[in-house]
Amino acid sequence: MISTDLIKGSLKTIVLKLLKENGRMYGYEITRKVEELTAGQIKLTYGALYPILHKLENEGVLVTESENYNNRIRVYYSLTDKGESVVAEKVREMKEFIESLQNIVNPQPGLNHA
Amino acid sequence: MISTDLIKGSLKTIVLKLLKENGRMYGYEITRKVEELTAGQIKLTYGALYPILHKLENEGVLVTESENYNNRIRVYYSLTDKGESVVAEKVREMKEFIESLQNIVNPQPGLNHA
DNA sequence: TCATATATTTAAGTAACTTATATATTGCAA
DNA sequence: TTGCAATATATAAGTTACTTAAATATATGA
Repeated sequence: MISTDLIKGSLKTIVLKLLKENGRMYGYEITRKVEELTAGQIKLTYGALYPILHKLENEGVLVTESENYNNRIRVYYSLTDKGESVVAEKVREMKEFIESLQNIVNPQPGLNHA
Repeated sequence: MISTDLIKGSLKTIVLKLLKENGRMYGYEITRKVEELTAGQIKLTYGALYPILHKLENEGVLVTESENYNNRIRVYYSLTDKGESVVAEKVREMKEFIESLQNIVNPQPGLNHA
């Protein structure tokens, strides 16, 4: 498992990117998808996920549709137009972040920045 | 610039990895090296850096040597034996983290995990 | 009958940061 | 010679994105 400190700041971006890739999803589905994609390395707790979803809905980034499945409520979330542009920006930022981290953990010895 | 939320949890690992690569360094030097390696994307503020260094010293991960240069105090930090193994573990974790993030932002459509 | 999986919600607590402030020297430009 | 930028370290106060924990409810297989 990866320490929660490391993962913390990236949860919102992860949720948004999954919604972009998969269209509408419900909360429980999102947690399982994250585990699947990261081979169990990243786990989204419900205490983190649902507040994130509610906040993004309040901000107009997501919209919900509640449906009934097997007598259980499912709240499906999907991106608004605003959400689409928010995702694009967040993903761009994350790619820059990944690149920066790679420059740290895999420094190129030949490349002298002096 | 990358949002501070994203960067937050990785600062300690970044500091430790730089010390591993460069041997002993002083605080101010570390902040500049991070900016250089990340093309200005990641900035280590002093309010973050010095508490991190002090804490790592208290934990026996780092040791200090204070020297005088141009009438300014420089506190050089370097890894202890314990520090070396801490870095190894932290870097391993960060590589897993990067890999997980890449699986999110660059999903492989052909690869079906169902 | 009981544990596990499914499904959502929210309150309370933690800690890694940011922001701001303090202090002091060197060196360059106007 | 005045004043700003760069160099160098330190720490107190505040923020916030999380974690942990507790609550609620149904379906399903052993």
